[in-house]
Amino acid sequence: MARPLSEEKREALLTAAAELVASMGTAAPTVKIAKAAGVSEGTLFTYFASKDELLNQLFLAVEEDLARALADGYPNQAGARERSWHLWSRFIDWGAAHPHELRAMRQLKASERISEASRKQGEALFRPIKKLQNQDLAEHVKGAQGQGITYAYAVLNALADTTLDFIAAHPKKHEQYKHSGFEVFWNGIARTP
Amino acid sequence: MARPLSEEKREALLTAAAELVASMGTAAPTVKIAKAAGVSEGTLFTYFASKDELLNQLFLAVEEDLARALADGYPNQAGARERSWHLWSRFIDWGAAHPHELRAMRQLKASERISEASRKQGEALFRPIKKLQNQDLAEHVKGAQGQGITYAYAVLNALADTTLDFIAAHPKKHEQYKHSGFEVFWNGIARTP
Amino acid sequence: MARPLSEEKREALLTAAAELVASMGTAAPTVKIAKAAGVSEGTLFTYFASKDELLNQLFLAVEEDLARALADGYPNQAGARERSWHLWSRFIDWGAAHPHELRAMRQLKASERISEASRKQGEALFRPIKKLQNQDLAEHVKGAQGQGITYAYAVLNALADTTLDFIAAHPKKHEQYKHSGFEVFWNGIARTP
Amino acid sequence: MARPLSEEKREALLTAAAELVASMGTAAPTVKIAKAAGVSEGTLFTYFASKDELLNQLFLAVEEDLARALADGYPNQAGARERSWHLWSRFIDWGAAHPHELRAMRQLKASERISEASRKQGEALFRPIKKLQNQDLAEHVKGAQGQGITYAYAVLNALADTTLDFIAAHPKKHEQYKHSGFEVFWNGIARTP
DNA sequence: GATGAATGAGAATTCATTCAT
DNA sequence: GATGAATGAATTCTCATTCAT
Repeated sequence: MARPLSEEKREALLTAAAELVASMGTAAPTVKIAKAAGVSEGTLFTYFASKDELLNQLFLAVEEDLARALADGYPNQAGARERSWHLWSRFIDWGAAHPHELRAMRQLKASERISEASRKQGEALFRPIKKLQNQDLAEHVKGAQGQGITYAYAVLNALADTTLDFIAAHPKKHEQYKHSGFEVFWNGIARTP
Repeated sequence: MARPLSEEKREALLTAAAELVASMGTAAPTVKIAKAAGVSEGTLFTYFASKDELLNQLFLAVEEDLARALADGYPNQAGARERSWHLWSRFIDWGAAHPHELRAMRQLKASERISEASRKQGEALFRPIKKLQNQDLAEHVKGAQGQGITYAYAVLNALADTTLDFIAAHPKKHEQYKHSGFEVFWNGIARTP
Repeated sequence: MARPLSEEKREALLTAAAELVASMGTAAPTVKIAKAAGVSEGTLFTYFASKDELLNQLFLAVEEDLARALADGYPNQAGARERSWHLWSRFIDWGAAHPHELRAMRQLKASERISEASRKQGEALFRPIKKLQNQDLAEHVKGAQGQGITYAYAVLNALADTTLDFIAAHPKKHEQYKHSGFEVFWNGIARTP
Repeated sequence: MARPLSEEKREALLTAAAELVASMGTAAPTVKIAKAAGVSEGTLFTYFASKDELLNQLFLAVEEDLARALADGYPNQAGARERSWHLWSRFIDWGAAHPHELRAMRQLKASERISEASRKQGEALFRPIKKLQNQDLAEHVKGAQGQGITYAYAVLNALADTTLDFIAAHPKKHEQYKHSGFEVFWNGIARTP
């Protein structure tokens, strides 16, 4: 058997892609990505059949990583607030620790190059988490029936993004912003203001 | 000057650019933009020296339009909540009425092609509005000192974006989402939950 | 109105393509074709949307030229032999005068890149000529019923190709080979040998 | 030499190459050929130093096979017509039985990738056959002196190709076309029509 | 010897920008 | 000023060939 496909190289390519897509968007050229990963352009195409496949795999890899980070250590026994705090806290910490992945994910979500199938797969990754939160927020959130929970979840995402932007600008205030952000979320969506 | 540049064509180009950037991102080709505006490819470059200039001008034009929409009819005499509601309401209505501009703006904000200078100019457009809100929120918002107000402002933006996504998906619930979104904002940033 | 598309350049491109396809087959690179035509590679694509379109148009242009050469001066009043001689003679003279077009046509016919539609169009160009020959050969050719005529026509083509190869190798014997070839054809397909 | 090169693999590669060159021309990629032969890409290059060598060897192998088919069972004692019929008949049967080889051979002949040396070698393979036919046709063919015989031989080839195309289209008429074709040849080249 | 991953030189095509008309 | 043809650099992807395993 010849040289096996190296998981290391695959990851290097995904990491390089995250970095470049974060800054240049999906227009980041494959040569640059390959060079940044320390391989030749041709090699990129032995790991990913096309640029679109690379982008879609990157999208899924990042979403998977985030989903894992959120789920990890989830305090099942705790109360709703504490559990929501867990999700929020993990999201913020993950985003601060993976700025390229975060920004790449945003770019990819907004891009036409991510297929419907990938989006569906991505959503599926977060379904368990959403389910947990569903229970958490059932009594806390306004209009928990109908779109309420989904909206609350979108709000959490939007607030996390905003909060992460502030943390990126002032890394020293990481904890402070993390707490403020959560307060906004928790109070904002509360049934009784 | 034999024939002056036609303001009409300039606007047609910006409108076409908004539409195409909204759907294709900054990769939208200049030919398509020109054709969509009903002019020839070359003409685009007599109105804008380069594609980057077009994008930057589009960015500023849209921000200006939004800033004007927010400021228009601002109820100076009213109380803090009512004035905040005004801003929120205008933002939501503007976004729902100008979906292309809204999405183009998001794409442009996330793109490397908008220069630092343009971003600064864009911010300047919103400075008066921020100042007004500054007063409004001074007593309402948590941590009004320090970054508090700026953060609140960013939160408003993020929530508005999220709310607009939901309105885009369910246009009939426009008013309902508009109100829910504001509640989240107002309660979220309140000093005392 | 800007510079109009130049028929001259279009023809230069087709001529260059004929030359290069003759020697390299359809693998002839577009850069080479463009350079040989004295234009830049980009220009090739303003005249032909794709390489395939260029090849198909070349195919049709050559077939059209040949069809015209065959039809031109056809002696309607003459007898079958004389009329057949006319077609043969024209074919040989055309092929000897347009060696690149001849060889390009052969390459293209054998290539997958010529669409079914182009082949149909090509055949249509020769339909009038075939019809004339149909009458000519009706009494002369063996098995004039059934596939007979079509086969005779294919034989004429094959013999012409062979004859042209010999003429290419010995241009001075042009007339001699032309006459021998026709004899082979005429005697070969004769009803009574 | 630990393991000798396997003749089996070499043949599998040539067979696969014939098939793919028949359908795709010389642009057929080496990976596809290797896979079709059931070996890995690298292996192809231990059997053939380069793609060009593979193509040239394929050309020679096919010509050799055809030459052998023509020579086999040649009726030395028979008359000129019968002996010519033998060659013709063998050619047609071989071509109908080996369509890939036939079409690959045509593609290769028209390609620049077959070296002058290979073409010479190919011709040499047919020299004995040509010599036999030389005698056969000496009195039958027109202009047997000079290029006459060579031309007659080329005519035989051209007619065989044409006939094989018709047989490919109507396999049931194999015998019928085979006979018609020979008539054309024999009568066509006859000294006295 | 066999395998198939790695390489990088092309290949076709797109596109911002220039410039003849 | 308006037009759109002309340009060539940049882009994605393919493929013959090499070489580590």
